[in-house]
Amino acid sequence: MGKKAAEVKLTKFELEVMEALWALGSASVREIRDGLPAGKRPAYTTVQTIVYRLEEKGAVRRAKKVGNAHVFEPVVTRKAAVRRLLDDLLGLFGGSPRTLMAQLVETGQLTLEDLREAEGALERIEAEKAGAEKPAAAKGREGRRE
Amino acid sequence: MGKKAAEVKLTKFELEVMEALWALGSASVREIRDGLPAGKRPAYTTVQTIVYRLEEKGAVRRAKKVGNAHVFEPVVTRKAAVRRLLDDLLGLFGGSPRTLMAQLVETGQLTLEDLREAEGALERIEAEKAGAEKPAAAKGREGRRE
DNA sequence: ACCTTCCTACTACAGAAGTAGTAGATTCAA
DNA sequence: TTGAATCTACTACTTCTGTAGTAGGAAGGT
Repeated sequence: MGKKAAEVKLTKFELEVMEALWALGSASVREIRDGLPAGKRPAYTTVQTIVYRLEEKGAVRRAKKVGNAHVFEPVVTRKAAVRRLLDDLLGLFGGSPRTLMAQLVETGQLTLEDLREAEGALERIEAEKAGAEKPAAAKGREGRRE
Repeated sequence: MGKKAAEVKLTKFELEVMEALWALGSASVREIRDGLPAGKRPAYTTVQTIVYRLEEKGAVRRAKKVGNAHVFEPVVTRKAAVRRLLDDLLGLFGGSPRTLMAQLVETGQLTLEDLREAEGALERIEAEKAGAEKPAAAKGREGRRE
């Protein structure tokens, strides 16, 4: 049975299958398989097995049936999955998002431009948020989600 | 046999054992076990097994012997391990460090302060690097250059 | 030398993950 | 109505992880 979407833990290959499904919106096992990057396309039944496991985990569901084939659709969003991955990683080496960034910075994987860009994005987001709440407010400290 | 340090892939628990070892510098199986966070201390032999596997992977090596016990020391640095983890994560969902950050920003896991701090750190690092190359250069503690 | 304690080297085993084969049900074109 | 093509629902096998037990060797106190 499916757990709360947030608790779904995807493995490497399950992630790949999900990528294909996210890209397609909804698809049959065969379509998913064809959607996998050429080169890593396991046997049809292998993909099928993964899809079934994903179903058990509650990451996908059977949406409808076309011909004699089931059409699956994602239940978990890509964003939620990536977030989960990130959280796991952070928990793995007792890190916070900050220490993670620090790491990226230290190893030269982030440039000054990247940071400034992100900064700009964040400022935009906050401005938007604030604007949506109180068009002419000064410093509202409220967290509105979704 | 051990592969090049960079190729060593650590599992969750192996990471924990490494954390303990990194913290201790070098240690025997027992010391490593005692170094694990209270609460998650498996049986002595379990830790031993993990250490052996780490040895096979080339992540640790036997440094010397004290009494009848082997003293292990890390071969892979924490930094390299974290980096490896990060790279795997990124490869997993076809992301770049930037998209990763974007993700963190989007989900509100990074504040403006975090970003500015990282920016400062990066500037410092670059200044230092430049300074090392050209010892005579004056290193002002400010800089807003490209 | 003897016994207790601690280690090492193995071996074992269950559950997850990756990979795929098989049997039988369905479809669909002819 | 049939036969080929395609699916589904199982089952199976391997490798990796986490977890631990056991037998026998080495240290050290007395």
